[in-house]
Amino acid sequence: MDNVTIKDIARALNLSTSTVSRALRGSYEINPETKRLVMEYAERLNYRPNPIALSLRENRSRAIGVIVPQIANYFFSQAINGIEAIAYNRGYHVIIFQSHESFEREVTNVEQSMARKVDGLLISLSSQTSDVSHLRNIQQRGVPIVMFDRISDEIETTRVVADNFSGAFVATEHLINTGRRRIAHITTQPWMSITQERLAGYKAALAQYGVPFDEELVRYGGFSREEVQPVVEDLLTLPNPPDAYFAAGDRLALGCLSVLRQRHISVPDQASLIGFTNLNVADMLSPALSTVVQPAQEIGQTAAECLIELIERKQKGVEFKTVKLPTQLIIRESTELIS
Amino acid sequence: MDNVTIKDIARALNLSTSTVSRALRGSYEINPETKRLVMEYAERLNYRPNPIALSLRENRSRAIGVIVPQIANYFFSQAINGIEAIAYNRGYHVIIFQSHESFEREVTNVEQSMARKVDGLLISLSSQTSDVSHLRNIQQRGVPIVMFDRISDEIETTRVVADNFSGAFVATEHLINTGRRRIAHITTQPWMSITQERLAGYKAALAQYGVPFDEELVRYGGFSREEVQPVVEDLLTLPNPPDAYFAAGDRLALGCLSVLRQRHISVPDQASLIGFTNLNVADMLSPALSTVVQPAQEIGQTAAECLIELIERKQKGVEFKTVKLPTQLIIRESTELIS
DNA sequence: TTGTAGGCGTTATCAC
DNA sequence: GTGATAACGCCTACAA
Repeated sequence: MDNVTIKDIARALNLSTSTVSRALRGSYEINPETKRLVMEYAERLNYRPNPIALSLRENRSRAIGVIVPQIANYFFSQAINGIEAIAYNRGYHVIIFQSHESFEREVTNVEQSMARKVDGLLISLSSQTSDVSHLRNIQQRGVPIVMFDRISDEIETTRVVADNFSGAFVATEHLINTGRRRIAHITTQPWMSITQERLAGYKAALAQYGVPFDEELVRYGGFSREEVQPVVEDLLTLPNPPDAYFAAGDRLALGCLSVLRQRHISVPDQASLIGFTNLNVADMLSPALSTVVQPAQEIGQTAAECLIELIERKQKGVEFKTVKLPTQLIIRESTELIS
Repeated sequence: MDNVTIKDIARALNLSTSTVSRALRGSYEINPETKRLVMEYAERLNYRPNPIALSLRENRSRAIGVIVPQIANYFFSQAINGIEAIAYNRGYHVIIFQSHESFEREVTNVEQSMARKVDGLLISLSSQTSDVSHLRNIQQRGVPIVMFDRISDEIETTRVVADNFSGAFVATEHLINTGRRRIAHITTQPWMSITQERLAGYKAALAQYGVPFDEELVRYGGFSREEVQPVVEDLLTLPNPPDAYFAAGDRLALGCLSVLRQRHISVPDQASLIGFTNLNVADMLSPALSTVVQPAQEIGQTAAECLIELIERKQKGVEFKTVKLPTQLIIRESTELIS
């Protein structure tokens, strides 16, 4: 019924498989009449070359591995959306792995993707990853890697990120310009690239406007709202508590907002709040939270483009680059989540 | 460096590839000493069987295709999360396709997944799909299909869904029990399975409690908040406007809430609102919106389990089933999104 | 212009 | 207990 092969066509048309193969690929050295015959027959039988046979022969899978901490996360699912769009246009398929924020799982994922013989790897590091020898390893074996969002500079690859520095700078600048001086920064694990870049932007803005940097206003931690609660509460007990909060993530921002409301601190009248959000705020919370929006989908697209570029030019010498995509600061006047 | 094959091992150990193959697979008819030798050497060289060669030989890809309307949607990304978990445990990888709510894209996706020779297909129909001949087609070619969430009964397969009827019934029942009588139902396209099941639950609850059904209170439409706005506004102009809203989706619920707030209609004091939400409410909006929560991840897991079951028992006769997973009604007292 | 043969990595079958 | 061979589907030197 299905599963037509070149052999079937050859047999039916009394040709050799090589002739059929060549005809199908439009080789010039073939009789136009034969070519037509083959093409028509193939069309009629709905012939599709077997990608697995091709993979075996060409020693490539036309698949790219994607390792993310979590699929069920708005930033990453949007990024994957972008990756999928590019990959399928270029004839690659996308194999998804989740590290679940665990270093061990990430290492396993890398191994699995190698076992699957992916042509290249897109990865956003787990929050527990600081050692990247598992990546260096496969890179040495000739597998191209592109890191996105959560990157490492301990390995030379193409990197695609949001412009975290500028995003943090602009957000902090806005807070300062609206009169805030005690700006808390609630952020992620200190060893993560995104943490460092955002902290740098935050510090740079403070410095530029002559606002003193206070170590106590910077808090590192996990993602969940539960973990944020005590942090914010502790900040509120400071002799000189914050008059603004800059949260390095959507869940951090929501957790922060939650505590402030519990304490009847009105936002943004008594304290400002800006989130560095992975959330599609326009869709979910747009009229509410002031945010620095990351171009999740574009990051995915760009990363996929870069990776495919690397895959297809593997021989011709590679130059790695770091792409920074702009973020967007959106300031909301309202304190309501839905206005 | 890498890409060790059976041949390499055979050559190094002065054995034939067949012996190595057998040793590796732990065949009984092999000299224990030889076996040990091979195993050790393979271990040392970090030998991994080439899955592509295996696929070619066994005529299976150990991949399952997953077609969803959108990855960047909380319900589907959670479902994929569940699918991934099961699939990788069972040694399958997951190839993702998006239909973008387009029938044509969906048909293309099905074709692509066939060309990729997936061993089975998991699909949630696009909102534009009513004809399912593309699925019947591949099913006849022996490819197992499991439909989840958005299903069709025009084709005989295993189906995995939330118990939409009960969810809608319980939600409507709650609204009635709290004194509501004019309960609007804002829902999705009328031909979709989820729409019909939820409508049925809604009607059943009305009937059971003797509340008259009013056709005018049921509104079908698109997903976006922009599309909801005019619908709710129109409902408000009715001579006898709703005192409760039951929205068949997270974005529908948020859009609805948004309009009500604009009109200064307090929720739930002046009007109740329950959403049939795909959103992980516990994570994002939990203290806020009353919802019927769908077990997205479980749906994905169950669907994947059923599919793999079908794949691996393909020969031994199949019996299709429909799995309904329970939903959970969560009632929030507060009108605030974040309390 | 077309056909033959060999190989990609693996395993099953049949010899020895 | 081990080895040679063929086959999965495709492509491409090389031959004719």
